[in-house]
Amino acid sequence: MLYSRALIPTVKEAPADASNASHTLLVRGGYIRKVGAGMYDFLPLGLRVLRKIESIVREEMDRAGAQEILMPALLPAEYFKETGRWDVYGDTLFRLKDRKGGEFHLGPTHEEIVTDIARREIKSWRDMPKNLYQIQTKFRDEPRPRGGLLRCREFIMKDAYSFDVNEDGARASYERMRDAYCAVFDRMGLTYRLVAADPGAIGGSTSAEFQVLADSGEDAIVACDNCDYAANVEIATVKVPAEGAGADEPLADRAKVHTPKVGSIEDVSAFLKLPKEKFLKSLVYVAGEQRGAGGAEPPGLVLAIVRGDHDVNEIRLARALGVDEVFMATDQDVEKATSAKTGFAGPVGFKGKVVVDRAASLVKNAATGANETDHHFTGVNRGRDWDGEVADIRLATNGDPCPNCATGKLKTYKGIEGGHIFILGTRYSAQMGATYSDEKQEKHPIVMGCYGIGVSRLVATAIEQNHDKDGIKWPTSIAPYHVQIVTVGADEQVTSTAKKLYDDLWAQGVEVLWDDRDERPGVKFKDADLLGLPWRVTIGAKALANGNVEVKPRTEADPKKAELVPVADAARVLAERVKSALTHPSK
RNA sequence: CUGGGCAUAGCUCAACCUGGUAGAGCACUCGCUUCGGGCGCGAGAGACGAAGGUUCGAAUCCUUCUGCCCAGACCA
Repeated sequence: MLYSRALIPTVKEAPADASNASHTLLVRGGYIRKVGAGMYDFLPLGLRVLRKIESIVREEMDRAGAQEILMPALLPAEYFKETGRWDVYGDTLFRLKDRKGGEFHLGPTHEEIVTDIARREIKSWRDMPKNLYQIQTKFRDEPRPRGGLLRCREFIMKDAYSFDVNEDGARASYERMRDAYCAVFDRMGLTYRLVAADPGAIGGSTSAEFQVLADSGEDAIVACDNCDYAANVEIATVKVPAEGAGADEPLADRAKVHTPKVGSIEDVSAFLKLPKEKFLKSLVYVAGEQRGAGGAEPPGLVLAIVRGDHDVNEIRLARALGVDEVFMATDQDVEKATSAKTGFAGPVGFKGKVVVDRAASLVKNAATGANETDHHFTGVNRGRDWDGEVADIRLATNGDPCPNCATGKLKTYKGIEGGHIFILGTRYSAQMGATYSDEKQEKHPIVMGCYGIGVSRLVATAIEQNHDKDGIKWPTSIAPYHVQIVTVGADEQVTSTAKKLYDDLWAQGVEVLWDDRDERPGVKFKDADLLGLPWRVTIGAKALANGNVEVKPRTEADPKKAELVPVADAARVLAERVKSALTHPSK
């Protein structure tokens, strides 16, 4: 492609609404443009990246024995009504009516629709296993779209669905998809962790997320530094401590301390000169469904206690309480429940349910809020001064012992969810009557699995992991082009050398963008760094005088450092490097 | 949806508080000049989100609407 003929509208300034690297660089590099909140144009370069990712996904899905289909994005309401998700999905569903008043929606995911295919077309145990996938535009009216392509209302997803006769078969399908996903993420050159996850609203028994590691990620995960244990902190298990440190410490007397205007654990810890582990962090939660004003009963307030250096795992807290969800109480509720300003809650004398984490339950002579503004207690002991239901309700954190192996410690990472795989079981098939006949003509619901990859999200994710201050550093496998030729000046020899290299490279299957614009060299170099193609070839009179061109990988940080390659070898050398990078993606 | 904020040229911003008819940089057009890291000079074209109100007069004050951003619940 000739740059002068291409639409690559690069801009110098970061867009005002961009808050992360991938968003900024995609817009600055002319890859995407915003159309509305969570809706983007893919300009030519952006589409090329998207297509590259799609074909990697397609190849690995096909290799794993899945077959591609395409279901409509516009769907009649009846299917979601059949499983109840018409109501459950709430405002996230884009709903619309046709001219006759019939109810429709845009597909956020396609379990119901594919299950409908299955119940019509899969009748016998002989018909399975099957795996169907599609790469399609999905619509979700996200509460808050953000991060450019990271969270959109319209996005491209690969969703696959497996159909098996029993749990064992479903597990085999699940594992085949897991391996295919690993291949996809490996080929994209991404650093990721496969982590145990919460199946959440999709449902099912087993699920795992492919978390691409990135500091800008919104998901917290923990991984063992010794074994392969890794999990989203939401569900990470915590090794139960046998006893708290200083168990033989004599019980101190409880004392009330005046702690003016120091509400946070950090502040009080510094004020009282006590380590954070000696604190009982006390948080007021509202248990259960609270939304929808005018509920018959006031929501129940619960005090959750964790050690001062720990955080509450809200999913575990909800499970311990036997409710679907918990919410942080509002400041007003906290003040009502504790008769103190926020920051001074504590279990001593708290009127209401108290749930205490196992680690916190072992702290002796603890410090905690006194339920009185500007006051804390010290020397607080469970059993003597207060009590509560003991449960595992804290988040796993950096340095915790691994729950899976003897010696490992957990490390925390931030990640972006790039893929999620589930064993669904019979949740959809049973509800929708997708059954098959076994050898004895007995009917059973089909056992399903579902598997998603956020294709358009991965475009942004790859950048989050591969960029510097000057621009993108594409992994070769998903770069819009492999090589950018930058011609400096336009004398006849420069141009003819570039033309020949350009043709030779394309002839060898190397995708080339030739910056043939009548621009100053500085402009071209800046744009090349911004666009982030893996190799740059500079052709200018200087090196050409000695029969050379300059080759520089985008990963080389030093702008002046380039390798001199004889003109005659350039095409071959570059073709070899591109092929090698495609076969062995580096991380 | 809850809580904050924003909306002025293609982009990034100023003028608004204290009403008097809009200014810069980048980008764009033309000319000159220059050519190895977003050169330099000159000339030009180009904008107050929408509706209503107050006023002699509104980008500026008020109301409503729309859109967008940030923090939260959600998720590929």
